[in-house]
Amino acid sequence: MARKICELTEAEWAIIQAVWDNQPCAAPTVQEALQNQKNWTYSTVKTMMDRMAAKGLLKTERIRNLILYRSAITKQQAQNSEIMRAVKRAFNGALTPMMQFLIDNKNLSKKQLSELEAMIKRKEKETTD
Amino acid sequence: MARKICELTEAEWAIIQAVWDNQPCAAPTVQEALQNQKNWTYSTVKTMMDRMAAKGLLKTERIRNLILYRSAITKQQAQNSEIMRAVKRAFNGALTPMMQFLIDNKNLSKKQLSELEAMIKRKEKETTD
DNA sequence: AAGACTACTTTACAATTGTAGAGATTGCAA
DNA sequence: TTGCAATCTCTACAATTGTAAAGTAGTCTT
Repeated sequence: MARKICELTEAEWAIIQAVWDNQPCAAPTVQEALQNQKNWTYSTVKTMMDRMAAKGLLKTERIRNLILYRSAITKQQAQNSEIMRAVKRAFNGALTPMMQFLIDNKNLSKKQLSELEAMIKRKEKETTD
Repeated sequence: MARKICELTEAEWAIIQAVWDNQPCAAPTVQEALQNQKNWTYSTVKTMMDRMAAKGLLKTERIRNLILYRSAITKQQAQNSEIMRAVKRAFNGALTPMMQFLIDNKNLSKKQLSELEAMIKRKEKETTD
């Protein structure tokens, strides 16, 4: 898993999610896809997409006068970066304390807790170290 | 627990941590405390602290010609906001999928996993719902 | 009382982010 | 072939963020 790091802004998250859902896609498609969440004009969306392409977050391919965009990063990569950023800033980079915080403070229901327990057990089996 | 939301930037995190560790404290103290991590001049630190005070992240008290700062938010609040922001952006606001991601992808060691398991068990006991 | 320290205030500037208008281009329909 | 519709390009502008220099003021020392 290539660990390309990317810090997406709020707006970039919205855009890239629409791209993941529609790729390859043109800017107007993305704008329409976001119409209910965000009230962005075509110009706004297009400007952001081009900036994201310049940053290497999106890839472009030109077909005649149409530009198709695809994400240059996977959702997993983006999710991972987002988590790592939080853990780095707020928990000094340590995962376990963050998870402890989640368990202790987020009022998880009994059901959620037992689901987590199951996930951990499953993971424990396949972990060698 | 009052859920004041706050989005701290990278730089703000550094500052507020130093404030938590030293409060009430003056700007020069914070600058010195950060000297090894960040190479910020007094001006830089002071500017940021004043902006943070303007935003309500820090509180100030003037004693003669000295200004003392304290954090206006607890570490818990800040940590919570940071997590919520990540979960909102990257996991559509759902905690469990985020925790699943952590368990599945972050290569936790057997030791870490069993610690988590223990935490969950403890929590399960005190959870009624 | 003058100089040295210390801390504060004011001002600035470049990069990034959010937001978008206005004009140019291209391809299709009549 | 002419105009409309779709899409793109260029330009802009305000707010926020990171960074700091320069100047001011109060205090302590001698």
